[in-house]
Amino acid sequence: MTRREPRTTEFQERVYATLRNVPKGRVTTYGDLARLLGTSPRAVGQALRRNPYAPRVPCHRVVASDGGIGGFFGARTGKRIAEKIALLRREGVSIRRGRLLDFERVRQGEKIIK
DNA sequence: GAGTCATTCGTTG
DNA sequence: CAACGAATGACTC
Repeated sequence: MTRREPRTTEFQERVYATLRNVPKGRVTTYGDLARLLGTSPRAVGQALRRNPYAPRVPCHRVVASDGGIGGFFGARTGKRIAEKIALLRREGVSIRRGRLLDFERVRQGEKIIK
């Protein structure tokens, strides 16, 4: 209840814009986004974590640089990751044990921007 | 394979 | 204004 305004910062806007450039069935990593945005992967995660555009920003399309599902809300507290995996799987991404099998195959890289 | 350090953004006190 | 936390990444042992 302390939050009333999403306060979308320019930085976040950039992250969402980049993520928005990631087509369905494809994923990207925090590191790549960070590099594209010229910041650190942590900052990207922070921006995604806030995600004022919940379903509009496919945070589930963002995974760790090692091909892991990475974090995701409640990744360490709950097991909501299952939904993320289910979604990615539905897009054509194979996931096994919380890890992307075709990670390199669906990975976008650093040419998405814009 | 596991553990630790480094970097940046956001939020709250 | 200052301090802590966090969806990571990379290096080293």
